[in-house]
Amino acid sequence: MKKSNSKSTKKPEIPLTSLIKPDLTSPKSLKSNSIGKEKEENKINVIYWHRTDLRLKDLPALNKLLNKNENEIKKINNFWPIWCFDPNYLYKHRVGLNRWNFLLESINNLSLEYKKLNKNQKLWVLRGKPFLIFKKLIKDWKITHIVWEKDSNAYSKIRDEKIITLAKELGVEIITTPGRHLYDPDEVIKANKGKPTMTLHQWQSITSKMKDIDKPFPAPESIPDPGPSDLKDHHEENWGEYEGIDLNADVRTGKDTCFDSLTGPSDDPFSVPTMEQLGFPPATTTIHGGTIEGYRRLKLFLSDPEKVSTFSKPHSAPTSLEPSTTLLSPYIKFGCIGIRELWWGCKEVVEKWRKNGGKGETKEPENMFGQLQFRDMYACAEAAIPNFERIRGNSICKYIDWSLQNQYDKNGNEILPRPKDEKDEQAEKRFEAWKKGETGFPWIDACMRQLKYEGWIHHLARHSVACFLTRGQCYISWERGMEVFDEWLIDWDPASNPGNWMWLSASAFYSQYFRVYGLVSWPQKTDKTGELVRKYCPELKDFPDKYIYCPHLAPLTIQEKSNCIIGKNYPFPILNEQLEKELCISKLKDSYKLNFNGNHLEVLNGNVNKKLKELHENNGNTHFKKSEENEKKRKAKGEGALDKFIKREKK
DNA sequence: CCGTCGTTGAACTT
DNA sequence: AAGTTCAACGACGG
Repeated sequence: MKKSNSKSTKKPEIPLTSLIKPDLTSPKSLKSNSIGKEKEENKINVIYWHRTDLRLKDLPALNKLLNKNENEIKKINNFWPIWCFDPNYLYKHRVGLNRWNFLLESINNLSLEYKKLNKNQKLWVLRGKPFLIFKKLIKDWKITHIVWEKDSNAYSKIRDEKIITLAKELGVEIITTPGRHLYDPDEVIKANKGKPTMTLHQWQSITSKMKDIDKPFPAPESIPDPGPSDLKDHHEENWGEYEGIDLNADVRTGKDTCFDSLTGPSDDPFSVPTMEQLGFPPATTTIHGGTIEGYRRLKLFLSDPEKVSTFSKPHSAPTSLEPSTTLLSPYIKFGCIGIRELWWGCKEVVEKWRKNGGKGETKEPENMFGQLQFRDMYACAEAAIPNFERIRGNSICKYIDWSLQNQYDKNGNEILPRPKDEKDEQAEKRFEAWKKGETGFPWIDACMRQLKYEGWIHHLARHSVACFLTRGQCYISWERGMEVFDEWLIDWDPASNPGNWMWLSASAFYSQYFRVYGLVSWPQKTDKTGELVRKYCPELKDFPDKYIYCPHLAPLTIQEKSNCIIGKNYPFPILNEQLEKELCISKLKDSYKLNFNGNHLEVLNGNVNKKLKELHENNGNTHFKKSEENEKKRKAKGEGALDKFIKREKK
């Protein structure tokens, strides 16, 4: 900190025109309205708050600041790019080791990128609640402008609104620009009369009337110096009151223990913490963060015109050891790469491919563009719908009487952490087995173990495990699965994750609940040898291909030969796939018939389960009997999964 | 009200 | 390998 202070006194005053190449697509600059006090007004102290954009290229918010400055103010006096570890956020989301690691690598990398442009610069890392931090920084660093990329996520909106109010009170200007998505979700919702976009087609028809997606914004060529950056640590300090709240009380009293200081270690203030400093063991993932790595992967993808042009998500293999997709999602999630660079990069490549007579070009929705549009569609749904990440109070989420749903007190407040459901011991057991990767279904177990180990699984593998947990077999609330993905996925996204869980559980977006992924037949479509299972469930690695997805059907002699006894070295399946599937479908049918969404009065009252139980009893008993009869018939005929596989093999 | 369509199923037929 | 049927929902456009 001392170093940068002494250097900042000899600050070269960089004209802003040299900071960035002119960009014709960017908004016109505002006119000056402060001619009288020009000299004073012309000097501005700026914080750029990085949240969803850990890169230096294609930053619309930075571009807006610099363009605006060109005419209005001329010079940035001091400039601090910051990152803020927000304990509220970290408590809300149980961020797992691999995502932590990816984040730390990404902010580290961004800090180095700043240093490359200005050796006095870095990413200034702070630890604490953003509102409190800004209250302090605005005063101590004499901040006049705060810049950030707009975030329409529910939590971010509340957090940012508080800071916008504070800034208004203190006369600080906030410059915020959308940039995280192809289109600003709030604008799309406005164009859709306040309603969420519930189908891709709907999203497309609305955005087709809006102006085209921005071209990528250029990177700055240089970065101004920071100012004197001394900040007293906040342990014992009283930060005063705001709205009657003692601002620093949580830290002083030790209630807020997420980070023990505002600026980090005293010998290296504002530094990026290491996993070790945070008390974490090393991450297990082989996927590494950073804008350099992100652009390397983007370039690699774009260098293969055939792959880009014929990309088809539904036909990519979830079973392969090497990812069959781009693996760009974590870099998009953390903003290590710009979404406009990916979009226009692909457009350019596909156009060239088409001109050169390339064959087999794919179209939306399964192609690359469709995938990015789906991401936007979920963001637009999330931004428009309160309680998007839960069932209760969610207006688009079909109510289904899942086991292990969120629990609420009499006032409708969620009880956290969720108490174990003693009455539903079977569901708790199924959930634990699913999470641990010990269901006895190798395909599910391999996916769940890969998810925990790598922080990433193929999109279709996510479908498979999500379908199994919810509408397929286990009949467990998607809220539970969503939480596990929140903890383990590196590329976790606040809109896509709940959105996809609702999709896969047929709670919203998708309704064909009778289409259930087979636990044996489905992975066999893309890999009969089970290489993913052999890697992540090594106890099964010696089984012949025939039994790799259904080892419990192997005769004991083969189990012995394969050095793995089912029920001893690997679990026997926790449930009967076909029977549970039929039960689930019949129950889903009842819920669809009732047709209550999460915001229905009977759901809020807690009366809905009684109603559904009645339906299950009236219709369900016959369904149940039917299912059991079917099961008996299957057994009599010997139509297990293995028999089907053998039949197919003979062909 | 009806017909069509919907990113990614499974089993069967040709 | 590609097409059909199964059983059947909701959004959307007419």
